[in-house]
Amino acid sequence: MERQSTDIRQEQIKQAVLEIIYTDGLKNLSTRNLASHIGMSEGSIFRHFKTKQDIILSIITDVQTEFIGQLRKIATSVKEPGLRLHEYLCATVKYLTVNKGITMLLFSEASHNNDADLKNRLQQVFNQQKQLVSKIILDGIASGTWDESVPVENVAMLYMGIPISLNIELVLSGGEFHPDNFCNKMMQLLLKILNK
Amino acid sequence: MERQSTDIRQEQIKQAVLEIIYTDGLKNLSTRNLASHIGMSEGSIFRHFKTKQDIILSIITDVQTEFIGQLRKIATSVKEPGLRLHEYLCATVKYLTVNKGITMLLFSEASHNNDADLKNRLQQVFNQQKQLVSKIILDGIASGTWDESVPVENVAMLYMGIPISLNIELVLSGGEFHPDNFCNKMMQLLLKILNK
DNA sequence: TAGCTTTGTAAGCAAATACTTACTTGCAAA
DNA sequence: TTTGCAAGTAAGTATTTGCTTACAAAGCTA
Repeated sequence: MERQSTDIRQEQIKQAVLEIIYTDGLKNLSTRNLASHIGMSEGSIFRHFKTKQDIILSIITDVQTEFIGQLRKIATSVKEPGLRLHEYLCATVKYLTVNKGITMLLFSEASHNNDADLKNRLQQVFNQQKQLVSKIILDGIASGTWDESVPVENVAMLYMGIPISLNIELVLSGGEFHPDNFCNKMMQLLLKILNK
Repeated sequence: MERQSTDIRQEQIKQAVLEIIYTDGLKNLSTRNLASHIGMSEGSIFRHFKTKQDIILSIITDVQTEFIGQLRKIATSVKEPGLRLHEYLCATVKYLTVNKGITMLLFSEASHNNDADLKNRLQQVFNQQKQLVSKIILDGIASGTWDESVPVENVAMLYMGIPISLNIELVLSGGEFHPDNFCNKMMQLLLKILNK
């Protein structure tokens, strides 16, 4: 195989990891299978990543910077809370439908080897999302549009269930799905809770 | 080790599987580790279960008969829908907090080896729960207490997110939690959506 | 008690695993 | 052109995996 920089190879490897997880399952994510999937030798993988675990951690870091970063932008924008929540929800749904393998990777790996480091990272991803939702809701209450007696923490938890159960349906049924429609319908339900 | 009937041994083995998954993670669920955890020889395990996979499938069958069976009873009772939904939600929350390892096992295993049989079984468990919730909601609409313009399918999906995100929080934070309080708060939110 | 089935086990199997080693090749700076 | 490092690889390593085999003993039935 022709030479490439470590940067490029790392991207290829991470991409292949997600593909394998989604198509073949985590069990088939061996360094052997990973190498042959890319078309390089197994030794080469360890040239660009110290351990297999490091690949996973690097992917999670990507999720935190790219996905959570995008959500943060939306949550902290100056638009009115209703619009922000809608954008936030749709962005999440879209991300999960495009990157189907990621949630599966996160939860499976975390519960798989009971690794403290991984668990912490996953907890971060989960809590960051929840806190950003809470921020939008609190802004909506402060601006007087939403019901101030609503239990913000619980609504945030209820919200978190949406992307997760969506993801499970995607993994299980592995199929056709219309993000926009789904996102709008869910938004209506949330508004029913939030409105005065 | 003293002789025991296959029935007793099967129960012991399944129990040990759940313990190991929760404390050590799925990665450490080897037949070797499983045997030593119980205190029997590895060969003995294969005396009582044909394969390791069969143990998992047997556990899922238990979930379907015990847990789903209990939910079905609640959903099809003659009590008024509001009471049924509350009971249903609390029963789910309680089951998940008591059997912390089970959801983890289901999703991890399903996404882990991408096994069609397992995936189907898991999909069944998921859909059965959803359908029973839908039934309660439809009953409430039919009896005139709840808003008939509410999208039942979407509310059911929103509902399903509750136990799942609860479970994730339990696994991640691994800790203290008050089921009753949580269940009541969530019920209030659901009612806000369902009421006219 | 004799015969047959069930349960138990130690030892071993082939296959798969993550990772290493020893060596080759490409490329860029001096 | 030479020198040195980065990238590539085939062929290993030791360990772990799910499962089998061959045999011993326990218990039920006649």
